[in-house]
Amino acid sequence: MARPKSDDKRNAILDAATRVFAERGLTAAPTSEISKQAGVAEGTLFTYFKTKGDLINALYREIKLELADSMMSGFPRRKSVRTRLRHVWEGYVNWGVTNPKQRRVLAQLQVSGMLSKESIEAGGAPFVEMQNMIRDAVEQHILRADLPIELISKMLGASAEATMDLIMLKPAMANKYRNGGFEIYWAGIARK
Amino acid sequence: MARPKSDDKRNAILDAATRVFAERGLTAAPTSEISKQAGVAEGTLFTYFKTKGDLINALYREIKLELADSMMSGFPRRKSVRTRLRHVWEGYVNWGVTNPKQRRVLAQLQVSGMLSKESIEAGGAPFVEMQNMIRDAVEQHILRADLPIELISKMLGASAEATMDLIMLKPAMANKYRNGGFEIYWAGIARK
DNA sequence: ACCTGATGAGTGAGTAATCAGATATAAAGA
DNA sequence: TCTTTATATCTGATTACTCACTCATCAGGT
Repeated sequence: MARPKSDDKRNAILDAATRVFAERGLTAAPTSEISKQAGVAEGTLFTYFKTKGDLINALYREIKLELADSMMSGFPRRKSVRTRLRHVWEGYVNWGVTNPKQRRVLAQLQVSGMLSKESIEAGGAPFVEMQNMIRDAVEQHILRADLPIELISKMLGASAEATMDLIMLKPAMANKYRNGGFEIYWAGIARK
Repeated sequence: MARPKSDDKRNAILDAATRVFAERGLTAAPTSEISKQAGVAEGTLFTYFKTKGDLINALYREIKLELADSMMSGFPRRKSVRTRLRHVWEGYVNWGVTNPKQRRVLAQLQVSGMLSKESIEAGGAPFVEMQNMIRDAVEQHILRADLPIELISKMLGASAEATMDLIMLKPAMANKYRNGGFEIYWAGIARK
């Protein structure tokens, strides 16, 4: 009955928020600017997101989902551990390089202290499959057994982030950084 | 002649800023709260720092200097490359674990987009010595020659940051994370 | 017809920065 | 050594402004 909410408008708001947050920072970005760029009235933003904090939390989940998609799409389930790890690692790096604004916003969100426990948990959920793969690899004696699984998993993200930073700085060296970045990671965790 | 500015007050303001920024975030932190916690009047803050932006930039340089000190103090100039790298790596991790507020603020500063070019350059200056050490190590055929120096240097920070995150999450595992974190890094960059 | 979404001027809370008067201190002069 | 003086700092109420959010009214889908 009556007028339904539109997914288009919701997405337009989230898109505009990504742009404005990336340019001006989370708290310095006025909701009025976001609604303007989204092409809706100021009040409309608040029918889709009760508060600015809600918008921020929703955006975090959205971006995390996209990232997980990039890492897991086309996942080579039956190939070697190295190939599988390289796949998700490359998925991460490629996502970051092609979506610098979203990456920037994600970085801001993660240190903002404005995310609810639920959002953080929801944002981590899509990555459990990855952690399971790593656990299997350790049990199959392919990865070093003296390393905690969470360290291996955390280092994957860390090495990918470092690689992205350098690629953004010197795009001409992208391939060298990509290969080198993954090589350091793999040599660090693989059984000799 | 006349009344001189006091280093004590300047430091009190920077200290208070660190606390308030860590708790409330860069832009959500009112200068009035900072001056209150520093024990000075609101106007006084602006005789030491012309604008809030200036305060932010000054704080960035200050924190970066402290960090560089922690990494370089007691640097074992004559020991092996591994030992020297381990020293700066541990210095970084120890600084972050014992100064979580400063680390948090530093992370916020780095993604804030509020730092001037000059501040960023000044903040990087104390770390050139480290980069030189790495360059020497590569030339001495101790580190893998196929890796760009900036990648090796960036990964040092990335692996240390990842390690710190895990230590903050599970302090009981600190030693395992510390050893494992550096091991991954070293195995990744050392010549076989 | 009915109900919910859409609109944007309006509201109140809060902010960075200012400024006029008060105060402390280094240096000159007695 | 003890004023005196010049000048910069200190103070906090004030200013001018921005922002998140509201609400009375209108528009559109069912």
